[in-house]
Amino acid sequence: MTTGRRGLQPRKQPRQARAELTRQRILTAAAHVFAEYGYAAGTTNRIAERARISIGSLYQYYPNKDAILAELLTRHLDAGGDAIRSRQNEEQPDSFEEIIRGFVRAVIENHLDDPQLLRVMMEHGPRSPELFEKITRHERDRVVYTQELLERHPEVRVEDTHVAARLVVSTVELIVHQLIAAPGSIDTTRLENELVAMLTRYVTAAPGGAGGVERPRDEGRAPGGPGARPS
Amino acid sequence: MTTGRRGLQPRKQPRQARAELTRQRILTAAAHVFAEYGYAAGTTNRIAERARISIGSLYQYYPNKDAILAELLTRHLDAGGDAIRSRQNEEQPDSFEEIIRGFVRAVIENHLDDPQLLRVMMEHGPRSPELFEKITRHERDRVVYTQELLERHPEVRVEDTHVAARLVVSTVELIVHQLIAAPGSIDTTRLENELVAMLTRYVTAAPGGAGGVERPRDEGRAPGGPGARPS
DNA sequence: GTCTATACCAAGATAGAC
DNA sequence: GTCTATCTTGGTATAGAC
Repeated sequence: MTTGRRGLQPRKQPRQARAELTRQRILTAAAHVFAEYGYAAGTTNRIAERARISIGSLYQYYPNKDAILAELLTRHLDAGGDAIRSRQNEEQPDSFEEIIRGFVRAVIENHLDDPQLLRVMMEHGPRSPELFEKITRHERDRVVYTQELLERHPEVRVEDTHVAARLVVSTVELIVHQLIAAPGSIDTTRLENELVAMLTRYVTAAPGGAGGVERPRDEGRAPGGPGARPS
Repeated sequence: MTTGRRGLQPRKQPRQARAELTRQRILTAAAHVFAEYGYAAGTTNRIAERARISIGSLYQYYPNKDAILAELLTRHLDAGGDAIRSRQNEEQPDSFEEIIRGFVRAVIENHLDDPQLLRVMMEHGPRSPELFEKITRHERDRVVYTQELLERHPEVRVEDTHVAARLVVSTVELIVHQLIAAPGSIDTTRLENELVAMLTRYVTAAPGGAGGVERPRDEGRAPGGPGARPS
């Protein structure tokens, strides 16, 4: 029998699994397209083309372009959070340097997949308030976490742990973004080492030591001072 | 005589001065609009509206939207270059920390005018190859300059001055961008001090010292190691 | 030299056949 | 559930009056 099935048989239609696969295809395609063309020129048509589905099908899975970017970014943030949390649980390194290293490494690994894409996501996309909220919240969490870390650890010598935490978090995130995506890319191992060195020295050196912060504040620096220009 | 002038009199038409003023109005308006709406939503209509001229007039001064952004960015870069060069000439501070401080301060001052705008310019705009070239060149110059600085100064202890220079330049630029534009803005003096402390300690601490870089490289870290996720 | 009105185009999103 | 064809929108840029 060539057509062995009877019409009444349910035929086991892949309702969810297949759909989920298509969503994933779209996401992957979008990642490449955004990475290559940027947000504005990363059109839905291109995404659909790359995913090898029609534009109509695409809109059956996502209501609009921003939703695609949003999910992409959500996954990235979640991955980042998971990475840090898992590190935190698995190992409890003793030296502060090792903690910083774990942090830096997690961020680097989370960016290795597609650095260009990440730049687009952080830079071009987040105009929707919902997205912005998500990013802000995520960053705040990391600052809080880092600040606690700084306060808990005896080696740490900083005046204001909050400011230091913000500096550390921003530095890691931004530098990794920038230097991994850069054309003349730096070796990631080297980048990791340098970043770790910089942050560790910053945070553990006693104030007043080499390059300490304890200098007289406000020596009359006014906005628009030397070197400033109208523009 | 109410109409005292004869038709033949040249009437001293403000040919250049007035035009230059209008260009400046457009630029100022564009700065605000880009800062508020971002590049894509910063439409020429809005810019014209804000400059209180018609859209038609706007296009008599600039051929297209990108040209406006380009000039905005050019002015910023030039201002930054000038600031650093003037510092370099005016004062020759002895301690390395003071040099770094001058550098950091120049960047901060150059961003105080309109931090939001700067983010847009660096992030959204540079799709045109000409612009991109300009930015790249500018950054490369700064890296070269910084690298020479590192090599000249005896206090400096880094293995690879090129990598260190890139790290320093990127850090200053990115962190200042980010933290000055941030909502819960940090006091600029504090930011300056912390940044200076971080960079100075990084660059002057002996390798192998506190948080030194001289650890065994490559301990088998592979891409996709622990903490990585598909995404 | 400034304006209004509009052409033109690209991209997002939808309708409706299959 | 997927497609093609098309509508809609909004933004850049221009034409032509004044």
